[in-house]
Amino acid sequence: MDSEELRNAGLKVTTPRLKILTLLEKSAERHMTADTIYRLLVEGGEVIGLATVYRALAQFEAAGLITRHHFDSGQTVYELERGPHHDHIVCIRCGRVEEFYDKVIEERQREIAASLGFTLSDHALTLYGECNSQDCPGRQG
Amino acid sequence: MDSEELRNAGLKVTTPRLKILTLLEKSAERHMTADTIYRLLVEGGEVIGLATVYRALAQFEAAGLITRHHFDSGQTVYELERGPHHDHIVCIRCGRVEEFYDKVIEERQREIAASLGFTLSDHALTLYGECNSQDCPGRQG
DNA sequence: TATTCAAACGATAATGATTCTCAATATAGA
DNA sequence: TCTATATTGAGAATCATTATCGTTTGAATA
Repeated sequence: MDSEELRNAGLKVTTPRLKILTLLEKSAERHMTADTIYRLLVEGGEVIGLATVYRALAQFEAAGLITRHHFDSGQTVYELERGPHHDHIVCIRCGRVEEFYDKVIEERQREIAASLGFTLSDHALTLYGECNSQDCPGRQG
Repeated sequence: MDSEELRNAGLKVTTPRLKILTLLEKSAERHMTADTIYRLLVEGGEVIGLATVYRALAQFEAAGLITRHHFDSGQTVYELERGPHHDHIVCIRCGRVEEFYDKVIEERQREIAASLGFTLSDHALTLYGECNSQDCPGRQG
């Protein structure tokens, strides 16, 4: 249950936090901006403040429940942490986001950091390209 | 000369654009925010507007003269395009930025994109870690 | 279950980054 | 040099995010 997740994260269980967490879990779109989350909740009839959404997201991130990404569009999107680490590939036409994990790249990164005198603690890898989804506006045919 | 670069990029040669381009070339720090660029110019006695800096940077980026990065700090930094492609590693304590290029990772990326049905057009890879620079505040010893 | 108090809330003001507006100015070509 | 147009600087406007503040709520305890 979501209450458990919050308690385990050391956060007080409150109605707004549960609403946000539930939305993140149920939503088909896994990468959302704070404003999108806020709007979806309000449109769904919930009473919640935008500031609360930002506050909760910051706390969720600090607790490791969600991850924050800065794709090239410049906007900040949040993603629920589920399953193991992965990176992203974003379609530059339709914005679709796919996830992937590559052992080779992960290992190389650690080696590179070490060779430069860094202790690797995190990384952000995003590929950009054109997808061939049926719905992608830039698709030929 | 800088005028050449602008002309080749299809941009009119103007004083403000030359000032910005020159600063980017001469500055020791290769990754700067728009505001930093603006402030450095003003401190150097130049008369220039912040809006002009933003405009010029956007045009330079469109022309391929510079690249824009979004590191995890959330701020947008600009970097003069010189030499071949490279990725970045950022110290999470002191903010120092190093550059690197890795053939293995570059190749893997293309393979991954293809396997997911994408035609790769770009990517952003940034590693985060703790550096062992003499000046890094988090350094032990 | 009622009490209590710090933590969290919602509304909104404030901030910081970026973009827009517009009158004045500078550029490139005739 | 002259002209038409693009660019500029200053400041207003916008957008995302954070801070403020009086009110409400969660959870520990009586």
